[in-house]
Amino acid sequence: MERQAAIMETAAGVFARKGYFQANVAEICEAAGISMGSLYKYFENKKVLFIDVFQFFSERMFIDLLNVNLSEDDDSIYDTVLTLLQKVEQDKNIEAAGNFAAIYLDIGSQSMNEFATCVSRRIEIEAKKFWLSLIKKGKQRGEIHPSVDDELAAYLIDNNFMIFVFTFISEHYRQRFDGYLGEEKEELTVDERIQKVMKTLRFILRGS
Amino acid sequence: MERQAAIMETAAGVFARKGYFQANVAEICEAAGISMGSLYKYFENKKVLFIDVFQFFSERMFIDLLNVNLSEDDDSIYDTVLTLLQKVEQDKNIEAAGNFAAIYLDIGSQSMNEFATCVSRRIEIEAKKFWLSLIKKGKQRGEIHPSVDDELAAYLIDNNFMIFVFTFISEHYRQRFDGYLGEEKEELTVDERIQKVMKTLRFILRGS
Amino acid sequence: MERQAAIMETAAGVFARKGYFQANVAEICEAAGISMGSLYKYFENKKVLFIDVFQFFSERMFIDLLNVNLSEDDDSIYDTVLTLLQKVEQDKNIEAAGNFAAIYLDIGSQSMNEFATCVSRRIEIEAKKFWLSLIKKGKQRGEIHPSVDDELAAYLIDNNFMIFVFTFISEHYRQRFDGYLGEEKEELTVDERIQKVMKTLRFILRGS
Amino acid sequence: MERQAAIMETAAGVFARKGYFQANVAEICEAAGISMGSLYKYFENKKVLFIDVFQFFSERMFIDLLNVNLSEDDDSIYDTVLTLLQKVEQDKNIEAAGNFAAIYLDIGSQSMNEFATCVSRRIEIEAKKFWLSLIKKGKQRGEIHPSVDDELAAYLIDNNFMIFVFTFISEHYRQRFDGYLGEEKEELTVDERIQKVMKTLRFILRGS
DNA sequence: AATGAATGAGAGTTCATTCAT
DNA sequence: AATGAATGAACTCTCATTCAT
Repeated sequence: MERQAAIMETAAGVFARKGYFQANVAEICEAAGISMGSLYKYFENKKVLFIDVFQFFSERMFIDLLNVNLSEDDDSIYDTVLTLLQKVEQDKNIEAAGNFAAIYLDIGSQSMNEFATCVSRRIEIEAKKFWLSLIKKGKQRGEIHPSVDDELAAYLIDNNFMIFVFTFISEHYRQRFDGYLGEEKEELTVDERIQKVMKTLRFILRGS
Repeated sequence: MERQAAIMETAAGVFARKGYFQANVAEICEAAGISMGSLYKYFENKKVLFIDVFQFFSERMFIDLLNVNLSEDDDSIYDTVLTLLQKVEQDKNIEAAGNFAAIYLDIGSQSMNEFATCVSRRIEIEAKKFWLSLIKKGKQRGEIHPSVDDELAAYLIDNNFMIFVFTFISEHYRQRFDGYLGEEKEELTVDERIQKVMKTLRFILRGS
Repeated sequence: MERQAAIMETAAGVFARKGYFQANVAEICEAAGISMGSLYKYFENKKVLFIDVFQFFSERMFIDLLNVNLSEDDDSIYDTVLTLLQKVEQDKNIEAAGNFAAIYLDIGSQSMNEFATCVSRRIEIEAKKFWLSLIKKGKQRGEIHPSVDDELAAYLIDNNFMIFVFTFISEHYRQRFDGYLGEEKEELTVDERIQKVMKTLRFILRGS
Repeated sequence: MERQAAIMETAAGVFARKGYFQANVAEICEAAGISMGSLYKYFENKKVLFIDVFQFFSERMFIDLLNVNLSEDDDSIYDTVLTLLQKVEQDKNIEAAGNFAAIYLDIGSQSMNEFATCVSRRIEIEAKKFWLSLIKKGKQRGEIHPSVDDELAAYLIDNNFMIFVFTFISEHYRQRFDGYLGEEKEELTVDERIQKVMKTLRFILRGS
């Protein structure tokens, strides 16, 4: 079991760096310090390995989200989001998180459609739940305007959060973000990007 | 010249359906009704073909945007956006547009980072210009609240527009969209999605 | 290890027969009774295979030279050379030797210049050492005129020896040899050619 | 007719630089400023082109040799050879000569055996005649020891001359020459190599 | 006569998967 | 259980030759 997890950890790194089709089974095996035969003992084939990796990290990301939620109960919801944004960069889980984000991004492309159906949407469901509970809290505290539709807000927060995450992974998303919000600067710093995301969310949610 | 364009048209379809790495030069040639040797007369290699396809369609999409802008000067900006959203589905250029969108989506993944730098950002620059002019018009007409930051608004419109486009292409984006905004329904119709996007934009841009 | 050597042995034959550029990886694999994939497990690419083959046979040829040197210590140096010349034809290693000679010849052409720098010159250094030791012995025994410059003699012996070797491989060198030394005959026998080489060396080394 | 010659001139350069198998018909056409169709009007195929090029230059080289012979009648034969050696470097025909030498060298490899039979040996016959006439003159003048066998001498002169020529073309021959005769130097200059060849010939021919 | 776009077989190389050890 | 050498089809790209214009 432990070995299976270790392989998935390693595989996640390779899938994240190279993408599913460019990732190379031999490379995963070498990085994981196992033989090809072994890999195929644990995972039926490359596709199954990929799906398992995705599910495995979905689980972990979900746990991370809950931890933030519970432990920082006294903060304003904007502080919670800020903490999450900063975590994306600073957290010691950054590698796992970054890998997962890259894989998550990859799944979005059309060539990965066949995976979309295999992969459980639990991550999305939990994320939605998380944002909704945050919005509820925000409304109770008067940090979000009462007229704001909860689901729409959750959707917009998630969009902005994920696009921020993607700037760490994808040159394309980085250029697009800075192009729209960079105010003529060549390239924003991570802190500047975080400020932009916060400003965007405050604007959307009519925070005080 | 004409043949080069025809090849790019065909190649766009294959790249869109399969993604860059899964797309297969032989298949492109067969679909285009040419020999392998011919393809390499027109395009140095697969990578160059891909970049050329992207540039070629960037140009076309940009022209389409301008046409909408000019011809529908009397509409409210929300009607203009609605028209654009409907165009995404109904336009007789739907195949080309869909292909381009799929390719654009693909470029976002980390494994395509090397392309991000090769590919001109003209499409993004023009899109931004277009949204900004729309926002200006909207503000003049009182359709957008004056406190709304122009660039931020442009960014949010573009995000929502692109994500809508991606629902046509990517199972992942479709599920995510419906999951957030689908109100417990299994799957939204395209018209319902359009309504959701319009509602989102109105919410964002009206201000309080 | 053993398989690697077997592949090199086979590859040497193909390279020798066809030359580097005409030699075909698939053919080498078939001749060696392995799959294409296997070949690339052992050798990075065609070029590396070629260089490895060259180095491998350089080593062997060098060992052969030393064996002759040591085991035939009592002969006149002319007998030693004669033995070597006869060995070129009769030795049971003739195939390997012939292959190596053909490859060595191929390396001389301009289109192979990029290999000249990759390939270790050990074979030449050792050959030179060998001829020099032979010349020293010859001088001690009075078989070579004392006025003869050692390095020049080594160079001339090597030239004549190699050109003789090339007559087995190259139609061009055969015609050229017989054209110059064949005394109007259509074609010399191998023995006649050996006599010619020996006569040449005796002429060169005796001095006046 | 003139165009045919111009094509051959250009083709010679390409064949010389790349070798027969690496030379590329399209490149030859481009360099010659003609279309592929034209080339195949003048020459049946690549092989025929190569053979024609070889024959054409054989002719020219032969004429060059005769010119030297006739025009420098008063010199010692060693001066004649020295002039020839210097010509190899200095002559304004150097490009043509260099190209021919490279092609001549290429024909020596086993992979070109099929050409050896197609190609007329006239160049060799004429070269032999030339060297023999030079030797005859040398003997008459007492510049060559009377005991020297004419044909053997011609053969040795030709060998040494050709190997000198090859040092201009082939990295392999250059390294081999310098390795034997370079006296520990890293690399000889052309003049030093010429001195070495002259010393070698004087030694062989017992010149005064 | 001259063109050069088109051909298509064949080149070198890769890699997910298997299976004898 | 674990190995990793072996597979071979599939990949991208090349190029001598042809032929409609």
